[in-house]
Amino acid sequence: MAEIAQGAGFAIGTLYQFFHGKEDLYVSMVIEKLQRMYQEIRDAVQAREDTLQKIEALVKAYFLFVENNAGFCTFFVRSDGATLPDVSNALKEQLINAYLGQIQFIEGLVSKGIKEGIFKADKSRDYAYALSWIIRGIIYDCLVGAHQGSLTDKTGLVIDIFLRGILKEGYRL
Amino acid sequence: MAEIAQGAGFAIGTLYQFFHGKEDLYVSMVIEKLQRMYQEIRDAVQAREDTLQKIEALVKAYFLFVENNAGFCTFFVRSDGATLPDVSNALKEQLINAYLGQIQFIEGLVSKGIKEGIFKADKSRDYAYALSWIIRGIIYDCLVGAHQGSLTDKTGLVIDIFLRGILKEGYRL
Amino acid sequence: MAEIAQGAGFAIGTLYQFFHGKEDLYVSMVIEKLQRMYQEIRDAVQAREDTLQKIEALVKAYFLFVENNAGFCTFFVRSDGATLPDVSNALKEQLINAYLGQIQFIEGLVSKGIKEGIFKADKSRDYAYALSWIIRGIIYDCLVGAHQGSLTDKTGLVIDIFLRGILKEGYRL
Amino acid sequence: MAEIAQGAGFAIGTLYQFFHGKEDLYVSMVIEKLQRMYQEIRDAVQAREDTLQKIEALVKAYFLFVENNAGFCTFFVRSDGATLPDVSNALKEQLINAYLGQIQFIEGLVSKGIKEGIFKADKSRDYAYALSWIIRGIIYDCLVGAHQGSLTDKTGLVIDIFLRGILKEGYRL
DNA sequence: CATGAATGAGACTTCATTCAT
DNA sequence: TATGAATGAAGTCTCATTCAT
Repeated sequence: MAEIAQGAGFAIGTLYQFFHGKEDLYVSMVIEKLQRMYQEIRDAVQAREDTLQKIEALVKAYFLFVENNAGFCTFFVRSDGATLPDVSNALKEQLINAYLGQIQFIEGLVSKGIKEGIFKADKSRDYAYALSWIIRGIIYDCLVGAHQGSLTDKTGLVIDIFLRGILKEGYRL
Repeated sequence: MAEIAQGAGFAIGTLYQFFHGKEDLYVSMVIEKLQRMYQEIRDAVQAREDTLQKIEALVKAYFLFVENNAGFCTFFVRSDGATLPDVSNALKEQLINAYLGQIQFIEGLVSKGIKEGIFKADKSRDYAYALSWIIRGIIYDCLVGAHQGSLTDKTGLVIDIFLRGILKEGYRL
Repeated sequence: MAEIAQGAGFAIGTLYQFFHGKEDLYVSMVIEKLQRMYQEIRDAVQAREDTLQKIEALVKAYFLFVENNAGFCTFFVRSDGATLPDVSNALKEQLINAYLGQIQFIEGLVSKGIKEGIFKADKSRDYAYALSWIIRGIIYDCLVGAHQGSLTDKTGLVIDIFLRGILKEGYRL
Repeated sequence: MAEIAQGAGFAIGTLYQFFHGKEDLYVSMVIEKLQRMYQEIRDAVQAREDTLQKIEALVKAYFLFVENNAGFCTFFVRSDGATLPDVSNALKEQLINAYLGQIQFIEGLVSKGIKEGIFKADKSRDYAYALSWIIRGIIYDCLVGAHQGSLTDKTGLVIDIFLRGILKEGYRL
């Protein structure tokens, strides 16, 4: 807390006028940042009309946010809200709910694609998860240094895998 | 440390004869567990001949390990080796190297599939990553409670997405 | 201080215009209250003519004040002016001086009784103290819950013990 | 706590191996000291046979303990177990129970005197309280400096007032 | 080698007080 | 004069680590 106060240019006591304690400070910052992230992503998606372009915008917006907030994301990715010994269940629940809201948003895109005859007809929710997994996986690996190259350059790869898998054209299981 | 010592039936001082400190203890345990995990997975894969069956065995072995080691995995997934304020770069490097070894192992499977004409001909390493992302994503979501259902039941889903994507048969981008 | 200011309807800063600090505030309040108590007691005593009735009035006035100011008295009895880590010697001295003034006042009553041939002829000051001890003792025990019943009901007991002790009539030491 | 640790020649951490916290330390010390005081007083009383001598021994033992433990008593008398903002109710209850035990012990002496025809026949409990009040009153006043002279010199005064009151021999109310 | 009492730096938090507005 | 946001010293407690036995 002392370090944070100094970094923010406040006295310790002042910090406690804004936040009730360490956990409150942490929770507030994470929630605020996540909401901004989810909002930016939704805005980027809604700026597009075409379903495939929406999906591309989604991936790009994710990557953009991470690149613009590398510090926060690195920290968050490495702690997953669990750095505090006992992050309040309130935060855990809020994080999961915000995440599920995002999944639902992605599912909307997938459903749209299904209606348009672009995507396979079932499992829209599982597909939404799948896209999230791939996006978060590549983000994670880049942030921890297990994967080289810029995130935004990987947009095509993510979309390609998500849409077409790795099976060779025409090959049947 | 006191708690760990008691749990292990040692005196605190004795713990410090085996490990140089808390970090050393943590690193040793994580490394040991991870190596066991990777080994179990490789063993499961090597017990199969067919490429697609090898991949299925890989996914299943991952899920099995997680289900059999839920405590460790939940902890690890939530801390990503970063719970200690300053996890030694040594650990980070070891974790990443072990992970990269696993990626390489998966890449071997993909390359085999490519040679056999099953998979698309390029980007074997990226495809290896992709499988890792999907597997880890679903594990993560199940462990934190953002995804319902048993992991092993999801094997088919993971493989389907990895192999064929979500694009409708015959649809062209 | 913040709580006090709010309770008083002032801003914190305003409190510091009236009092130099927490101790000054505390001292002022205690002194003011004690002076009122002593004044009420003297008034009650002076309203009587007869010596024994004056003493009865003294005891009753003490008890009445305590019952009417239970909050303050409970607090004061439990802290004895020592709650502040370093109550200024000024306060201690003022408290003791006010107390000694009260003892002197009671001594006046005792002396009056001696002159009237009611009380034993010497030790008027010690007897004054004794009455104070008995009164304060019962007040203390009632306030902390070690003695049951209403204070005013104990007036007779206090006076009886003070005047006649517990020795059986006619018994000689 | 730092000051206490230093005074005791321990490190702060060591203090926390003996006591769970500040309150535990405080409670333990007070209880321990009080029990010793009560024990010393009972021992002194039981060493006598004669009722009046028992009472004299009681008063003297009180005074002796206070003189031998002036530091503790001064502190305790000024805080009455209330120095800690929220002394656990457990302590308050223990203190009151120990005190009531002492009152009961004194009541035993008074009852003995009543049976022997020395004391007035009723109110044994109230008389026990009265003796306690007088003893504690004089102790208090001496400790805070409102009464001069050595405590042990006051034994006769206390007993005289307790037994015979201040009413002149032969005078009737 | 094993032990575990002792250590003390450092973390979080409170709250009486100040001072620019 | 009144305000109240800002201050930071001081307090309590934790826990990884050491070292004499």
